[in-house]
Parts: sequence; structure tokens; C-alpha cells
Amino acid sequence: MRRATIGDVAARAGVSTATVSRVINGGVVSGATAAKVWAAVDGLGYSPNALTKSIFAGRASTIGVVIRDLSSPFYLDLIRGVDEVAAADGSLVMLGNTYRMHDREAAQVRAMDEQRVRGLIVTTGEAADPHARRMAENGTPCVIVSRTVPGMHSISLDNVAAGQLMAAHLTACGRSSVGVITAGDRPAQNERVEGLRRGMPGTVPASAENDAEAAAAVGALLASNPKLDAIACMSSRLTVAVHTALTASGLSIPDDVAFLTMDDFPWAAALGITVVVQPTYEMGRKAAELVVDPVDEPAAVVFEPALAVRTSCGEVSAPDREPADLSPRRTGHTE
Amino acid sequence: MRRATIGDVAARAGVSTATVSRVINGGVVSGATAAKVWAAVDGLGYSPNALTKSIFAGRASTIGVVIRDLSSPFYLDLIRGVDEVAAADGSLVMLGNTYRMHDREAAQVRAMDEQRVRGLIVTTGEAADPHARRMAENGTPCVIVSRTVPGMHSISLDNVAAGQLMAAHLTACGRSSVGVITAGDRPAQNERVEGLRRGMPGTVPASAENDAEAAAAVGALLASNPKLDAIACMSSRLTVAVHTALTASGLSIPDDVAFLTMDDFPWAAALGITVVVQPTYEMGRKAAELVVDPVDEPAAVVFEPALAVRTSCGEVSAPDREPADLSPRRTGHTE
DNA sequence: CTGAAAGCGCTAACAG
DNA sequence: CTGTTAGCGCTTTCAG
Repeated sequence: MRRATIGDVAARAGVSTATVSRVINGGVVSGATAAKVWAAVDGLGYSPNALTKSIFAGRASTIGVVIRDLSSPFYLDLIRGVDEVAAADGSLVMLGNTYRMHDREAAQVRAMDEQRVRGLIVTTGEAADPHARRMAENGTPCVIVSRTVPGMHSISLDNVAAGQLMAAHLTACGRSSVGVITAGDRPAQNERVEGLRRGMPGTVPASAENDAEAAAAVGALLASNPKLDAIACMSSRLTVAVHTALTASGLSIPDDVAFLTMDDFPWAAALGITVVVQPTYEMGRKAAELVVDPVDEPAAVVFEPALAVRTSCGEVSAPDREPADLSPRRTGHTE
Repeated sequence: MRRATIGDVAARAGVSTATVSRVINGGVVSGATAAKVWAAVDGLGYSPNALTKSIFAGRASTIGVVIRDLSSPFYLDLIRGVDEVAAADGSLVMLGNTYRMHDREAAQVRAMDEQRVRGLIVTTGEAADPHARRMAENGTPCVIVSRTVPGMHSISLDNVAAGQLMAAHLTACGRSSVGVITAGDRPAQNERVEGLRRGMPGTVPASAENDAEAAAAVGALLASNPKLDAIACMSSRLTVAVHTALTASGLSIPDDVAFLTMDDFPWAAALGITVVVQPTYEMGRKAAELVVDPVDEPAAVVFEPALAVRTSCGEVSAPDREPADLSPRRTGHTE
């Protein structure tokens, strides 16, 4: 059974396709004709073809989102933020995962471009840049997340501040020698370490790409620095592995060693783990807003991190009250 | 700067649009013309309009996914599975979240229909049904996840088996009186309880819609059943709350009470929590495959749950080896 | 207020 | 092998 087209509706209602179009899109039509048209629409189960509509508009009403790692809850919250703004605007989200692979990344960006997405949000490495930049020049708003890129919109965390937050907190908790685990040497990771170093010169870094390397790095850090009294983890991806390695080594948190990591997660409160939280959901919203309400000048939106104080650093005072639920965390941001 | 169209490319290459189309889509063309066309494509930065292409195909190459709760990692894995199959097929995923709201649900399904998605995967309540059913009748493959619906494709877990798995394990661990927390009285939840009951007649159920209610339910269960020696949680959404309430009550797991829940999560191994896992990623893949390779007869695919044995039930023997990573769990399924 | 006609960017027969 | 000619389903002037 062929799908009804606007022509079918027009025929059934005894009017022209132009009139049907007007009725559906809210043009000037008489009440009587409108009624006839709606009746035909219902009778036929007509559903307007958004694809065809888009070819007139020049572009789709869809927001493209390219995610570098669809396993990470971080990106889930980001997507939620984007979806929320998109839904409020009557758009849908077009999603692509890259599995951290450069070729997939480029392919996804190209696909989004071919879909004529209204705007593109990329949370990915560098491979996408050339194409994304061309899209931006051709008038498609492109927002890079987690990285600042000259000449393009970007949404990021103040990573240096995140590191400083860690340093200040650890210092307040009486720690002085901190080992830090980073996920590779990406800019964001390095900035966090840099911030930490500013407040705590005695910082020993180690890099890891996966859980096994993280466990090994923790072991090495511990072995070579007997007076280490804190471990900071700079990537939520490594939180479980680092924490597990720490407890497996027989050390007690926070008595022997303080533990601190990035990004809040459902179990953090129960486990008493102090974390630096980034307002992920808000970042998603802001990224989507940059697409929905385009801005001419490239905007570099930087969000401020916040500390969720629990007990894993040997905090002396009572921890702050926990947020009541997982609804959007609001954190100030600067543009 | 207007976007280049196939006409611009044709003009620049000195050929007809038909030829350009052939070159791009791999038709029969001479090497010389092909070279000219590609040169023009590059020079213009031409990117073919997938929207326009779709109006010929009659539908988009996009797979629609309507998620009922984009906060849940369960759905993240599902989306990953869908995306994986979509990417392999050169399609993109169109995503919509419903926040468990019926009106949003219906709106998202309608929007997907208007986008002429190639197929629809719905993980949602009942509101979507009428429209989804019409879509299915009009030839758009629709797959309902987590619920079996007569006359439509469905992907679900063998929930009764999940409950039975719990019962068998708890029995093997010497437990006999189990309190169970369900997330509302949805069919899937009830089936799990039903399975648990078959193996353990002494089952006391309590229902909760959110974290606070779950905590209260645990308290009530404990208070009114002094000989309770196990708590089973039927929804991953409630895992943290139930576990927290349990430990907050001063009971020790597993010495005082065994604890068992649904769905694996990154911290489960570290916390020693035994869980019933559903092959979420595979379910996403299968759902997408039903869209990509359409099947005429409505398929009711049921996946089998598996037990990840840890220590929270007072397991006597050494727990099974942990899976090395979070890559797709393969579990048998029946159709 | 409504219809006819001309496209939007692309593909798909047909001829040549 | 390549160009011509119709459209796909819809919007949008432009008359009436």
C-alpha cells in the first residue's frame, strides 16, 4: 500500500495541493476547506514528508551529534542535553558513534553533512576538523565539545580550574604528595594536570590508555613513591580501574591514600568518592542552543567545574549535602 | 555562499547532471569523464544531498530509535548496538528521548514517521503503539524492545528465566526468604517476580517508582520480615538506592542479607555484586538487523539472561572469571 | 481565499 | 558511454 502524498489528500478533499500545503502549515484558508482537508488527511492517514520539506528549506531540521565513545555516561548526559533542546525546537537528533576511530569519525561527519543537518556537535578527536571546518564555512553551525578550536564554536570545561580544585581540596585535607593518572596525553588531560601542579608542586603523573594500563600505572606510582598520600584520576573512564587497583593493593582510602576523580556517577555518593563534576547536561544544552540560535562570531563557552565533596580524601568536616537527584546540575559558565 | 548542487558540478565538468550522478553512485562512465567530474566535485567541495536522494528511494536510510529514558546506561548499550549495525550499513541513527512522558512519546514516533525513517526501534510505553502499528502496516519495520507485542517485531529478555536464575542462585547460596523490589508493576517486572516465585515460594514483593520509594520499601520489607535473608532488585534503575538503603540499615552484605540485582554495571565487579545480565548490546544489534534486513512475519526475539556471579550472595565457591572488558556480551537467543 | 505552474536537488528510464 | 526528459513530494510565487 503506497503512502498517501499531498496529491492524494488534495484529490480526496477536492482541492489543490497548494491548499493542502497551506492548511497543514497554517496558511490562510477558509474554515470549510480546512475541515475538508483535515478530514482527508485523517482518512488517508497522511503524514507529511519531512525530507521533501527539507529540500525546500535547504537543510534538514535535524541536529547532528558525533560521539567519540558511546560507552561513556559522560556523553549520555550530553546527548540528553542536546535532545532536550532539540525536542523543544521540534527537531530530532541524528547520532553517530566513532569508537575513537579516525576514519569512522570522518565518515560520520561527512554523513551528517550529506544529511544536511542543521548543525553539528562533535565530541571527537581531530580527524573531523577539515570537513567540519568546511561545513562551518558553508554556514552549518559546528560546535566542538571538550576542546577549544580557534575559529569554531567550542564548549569545554575549565580544565585547569578542575585541577586546581583538586589541588586545593587535597591540600585542605592535608595531603601533599599526589600521584595522578591521566588517560593519554590529550590537551584536556594535560590541562587538568597543569592545574593540579599549580597548587601542588609534588605531583607525579602517569598515563594510561585503558584499564589494565591504569592498574599498572597505579602500581608503579605506589612502588616508586613511598610517601604518596593521594591519587587523582583525571578521566572518568579510568575511575573504576584506578579505584580497584588502589584497594587491591591493600591500601585503605582515605587513611593510607586519598582518592579523587573526575565526573560524578551514581555510585559515587554511596562509595563516598569525592569528585570534580562537570555540568555535562548543561554543556549539551548549550551546544544545541548554539545550533538552534546561530551565533556569527565563534563562541568559546567554558564551563566551570565544581567539587562534590564526599569522604575519600579524609575530609574532616561534614561533606556538603548531596544533590537530591540526578537532574541537571547547574554550574556557572563564562563565554 | 550557496552550496554546490549536482548542476554546478555538471557545469564545471562540462557534462550532464546524469553523468555526475552516475560517477558519484558508481554507474558506467569512462575514466576520462569520471576524472573531470571528480575534479569538479573537489573544486566545488560538493557534497551530495542525502535528503533529495531519499525522496527517490521513498524513504530515508535512517534508523529511528525512541528511548524512554536517556539517563539509563541500559539504553546506552542498546543504542551502541543499533549504531553499530547502522554504521555497517551506511545508515545513521535518529534519536529521540521521551522522558517517560506519553505525549512526548507519541510526538517522537510521529516525527520519526515524518522523517521517513527506514525502520523504528521503540523502547517505550504504550502511547507509541497506535502510530507505530500504522507505520508497521505501511511497511516501516517497527521493533518494540523490552515488551512483546502481538503482530509486531519485539525484542525482549526472558524475564521469567531471569527470576528463576535469581531463585536458583539464592537457593544454592542457602537463602530461603527473599524480599524483592520492583520498579512499578510493569509486565517485565512482574514476570521477573513470577520467575523468582517459582523457585522460591517465600518471596515478598514491594514496588517503588523512584529512589526514595525504593529506600522506604527496603525498610518496610526488613521491618516486617525479620527472617528475610536476601533482597533481589528487579530494576537497574533502583540498584544504587536499594543497595544504599540496605547498607544504611546497618546490615552486612552478604552476611546478614544477600543482594542481587538486574543488569551489570562497571562497579559491580569491584563491589562484588552478583547480577543477572541481559545482553543489551546484542539486543540493540538484533533490533537494528530486523530493520536493515526486514522480515515479513513478526519476529518475537527473546534473549536469555545470564548470571554474573560475584560475592554479594555469600557465594561459597570462587566466582566465575570476570569478563575481560565491556565488549559485547554474547548470549544465546531464541526466535 | 484558491489554483496553476514552476521549481528544490537529484535519479531513472530512454534514446542516441 | 552520455545527454534528454520526466518526474519524486512538496512549497511558493503569481494570477484570478
